[in-house]
This record gives sequence, structure tokens and C-alpha cells, in this order.
Amino acid sequence: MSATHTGVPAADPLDQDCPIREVLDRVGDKWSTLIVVRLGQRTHRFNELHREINGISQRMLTLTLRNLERDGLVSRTVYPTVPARVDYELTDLGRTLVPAIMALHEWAVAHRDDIRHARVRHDEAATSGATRG
Amino acid sequence: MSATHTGVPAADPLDQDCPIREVLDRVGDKWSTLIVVRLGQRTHRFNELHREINGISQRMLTLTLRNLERDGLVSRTVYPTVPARVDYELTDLGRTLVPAIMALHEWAVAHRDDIRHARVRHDEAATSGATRG
DNA sequence: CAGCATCCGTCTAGATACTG
DNA sequence: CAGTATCTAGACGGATGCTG
Repeated sequence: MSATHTGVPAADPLDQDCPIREVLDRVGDKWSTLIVVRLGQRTHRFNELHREINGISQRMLTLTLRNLERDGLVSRTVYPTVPARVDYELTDLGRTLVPAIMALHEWAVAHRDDIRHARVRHDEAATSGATRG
Repeated sequence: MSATHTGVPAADPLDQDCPIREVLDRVGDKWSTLIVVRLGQRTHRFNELHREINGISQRMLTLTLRNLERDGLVSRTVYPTVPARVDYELTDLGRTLVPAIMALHEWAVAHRDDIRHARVRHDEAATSGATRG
């Protein structure tokens, strides 16, 4: 975190202070998208997310949720019951992000094989180049 | 990297083995998008990128370029001149990714203020909550 | 000019233990 | 159930020096 915020943010994607950085810090995050997409379907409780995303630790789930909340993408509702119950859901702002994530997802699905093939090709080239000398 | 590849990759965005992960690893990368967007405009030489992205180190530029090349998003052309000259440009595959990145960028521009306000609000709430006890 | 190797500090993210 | 606190391994990223 600790925003760079040089004071005058440019809207130019070529500028490294570009706002896309703030978004990418969230989207590129290992867990954020997984949470956002899930929350895009319905409200989840803490442990529901914990179970569904399975690979995530409590700590990471909490931290990621806090960041998403801080950015206004996710809202947190605490029910003062015993034991406590907390619901997480996408805010209106968060919901507007889903399509962009989905666009990326669709690109990934459409070109997944291209990437895999490219990697294999690259890997083979590097290997043969190394072993053949 | 080191693909999990359970054998049967799901196209479901809710699956953590989802192909979007592979894309996000690249898109979420600190420097990748900066390079892709620049290369989306025209071919660049190594030092052109180095100068334009300025904050990046040679090491990171090289590593990021290698990853992009490995994924088939960027092509590298070496001219056996002296001194050596290397051109980097987007492949057809790489070019198809630009729109998705731009969509994210547009979202970022459109909601930049929302995010900033949310952060300020969150920060203020946390501060007053902490100091007020 | 382009790039690799090495060293090293920082930050991330997971495991673990404890609390209301 | 829903977190918080602490410790730590390891990845990430920068600086520097060398090569063709």
C-alpha cells in the first residue's frame, strides 16, 4: 500500500502513476479476483469464502477482504449475534468491476492454449539450446 | 509459475485453477502492463523501454520481457549488428490482450475517485475509531 | 546497446496460536 | 464464527559489476 500519489495523477495508461496501478494492485492480487467473482454471485460469510477458496489462509482472506473494503469494492455487515456473523457482499462499485474481470477471464479462456503452447515452445527451445550447446 | 494443471482445467472463474490465474500473474505484474501498453503503440528497443518506464531496473525489464516472450505475448528480434540491437513488439496474441487491459484502465479512470474517496473514508473511520477508543 | 550473474534488503504470504 | 498477533521462509525487486 502506501499510495505513491505524486499529487497529479495522469489518466495516461503510459504513465506509471496511472490509476490503473491502483486497480491492478487489487486485481493482480492473488486472491482478490477469486473473492470478487464469488461475491459477484451472492453474499458470503467469512467461512464460506474460506472454505470455497480453500487455498487461502485466514490471514490472507482477512487482509484481502480489508483491502477490498477499504477500496469500497466490498461491504462488510456484522450481525451482533453469538457467535458473531459477518456478511460480505459487493458494493455497487464492486459490481461494476466484475465485467472487466470477466473480460480478462474470457480472454484467458480464449487464449489459454495459445499461452500454454507458447510456453512449451519457449521451454523446448531453451532446453534444446542449453543441452545442445 | 509451475502450472498446477490438475489435468482437467476448468473454465469456471470460481475455480482457483482457473486459467485467469495465468493471465493475472502477467497482468497483475508490476511492469507487464506498462510494457504491453507501450508495445501496443509501436515496436520498442530495450533501452527505449528502459527509459520510458524509467522506474524499472534492467533486471526487471529483462525478466518481465522474458516472461512476456515466454507467454507468446511479445516477440524479440535480434539484429546482429555491432553494437547489438533488439526490437520488442507485441505478437498477434499480445495485441488481443490490449483491449482487456484498456477495459481495466477505463474502469480505473472512471472509478478512480470512488476508490480514493472510499479509502479516505475508511482511513478516517479507522483513525477516529482508534483515537476515540 | 543489450543482457546476465550476484548480492542483499524488503515485503509478502503462510503457519500457528490466541481472543471475543 | 470471525477474527487478531506473531514469527518466519521465500519470493520480489533494486543496485552493482561484468560481458559480447
